[in-house]
Amino acid sequence: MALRESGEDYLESIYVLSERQGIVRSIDVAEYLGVTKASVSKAMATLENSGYVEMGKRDVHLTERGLEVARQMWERHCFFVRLLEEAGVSADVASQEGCHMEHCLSEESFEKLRAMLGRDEVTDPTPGA
Amino acid sequence: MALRESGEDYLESIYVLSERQGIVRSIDVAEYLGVTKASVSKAMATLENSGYVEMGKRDVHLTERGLEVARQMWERHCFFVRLLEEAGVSADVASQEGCHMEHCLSEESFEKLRAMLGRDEVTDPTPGA
DNA sequence: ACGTTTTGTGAAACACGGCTAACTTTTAGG
DNA sequence: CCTAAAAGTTAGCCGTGTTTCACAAAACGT
Repeated sequence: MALRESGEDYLESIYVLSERQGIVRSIDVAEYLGVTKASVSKAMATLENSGYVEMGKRDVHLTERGLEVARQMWERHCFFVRLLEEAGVSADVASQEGCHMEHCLSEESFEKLRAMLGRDEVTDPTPGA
Repeated sequence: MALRESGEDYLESIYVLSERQGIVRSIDVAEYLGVTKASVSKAMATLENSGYVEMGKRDVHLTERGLEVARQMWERHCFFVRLLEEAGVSADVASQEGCHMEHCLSEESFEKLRAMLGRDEVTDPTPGA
């Protein structure tokens, strides 16, 4: 199955949390995304079926394939947030709205846009959201 | 009820088609958006309830309120398409992907982004998509 | 004016992604 | 240990937005 927007969000949050914490549990993802643990449970099941994550006894981690997507999403997130912030949008609004923009473009288009606009640095997920 | 992404798409397409054709029927919207006429029928019912469109015997047209949204969406559409095309994305991909980007930002953020990046001209809906 | 084709609508179903509630399993404190 | 809290799962529901299929209503050609 193709990855949907929400799936990409889950992968991205697992990536961010694993950079921050090392081990990521479902409950962490739920808190990070502001959804219930039941929703995470469902999502993880389908993401595991599609080969994007693996669920250990008490943790979730990205597969190679999932990591690739997650990093890409994070890259885009940073790009759009940075762009919006430079335009004068407040940090939290930029983060919120960037979250949606990051799903709109194909890999190819995104690279072209970034090449034109610059701003390539990726923020370290470790500190703030 | 608040307008969803799909509602905005319907309004925008009614706007574009009415600029091109004058009179817009459900079937035109269906073809333009690539959905079934049943979908349009349903969508029009809820958009009419919310005061965005009015349905005549054999046409649909935007209310004042609907027109405002539609124009705004079209403006954004043009902005993002233009941006992507300048970045080297092909016209049809740009149009496709711009269709999604146009729903991501608040009015405020969009204006800031446009102020920073320029490219304010709005394309006349009359010719191509 | 009639029948055919086009257009619009209604009902039922599905996918998706969320929720709550109830349950099970794990973890961890005393 | 053993129990209480935390974490995870399962089942069932809801809203949104599609679809298909059957049908109704208009429009149109001859």
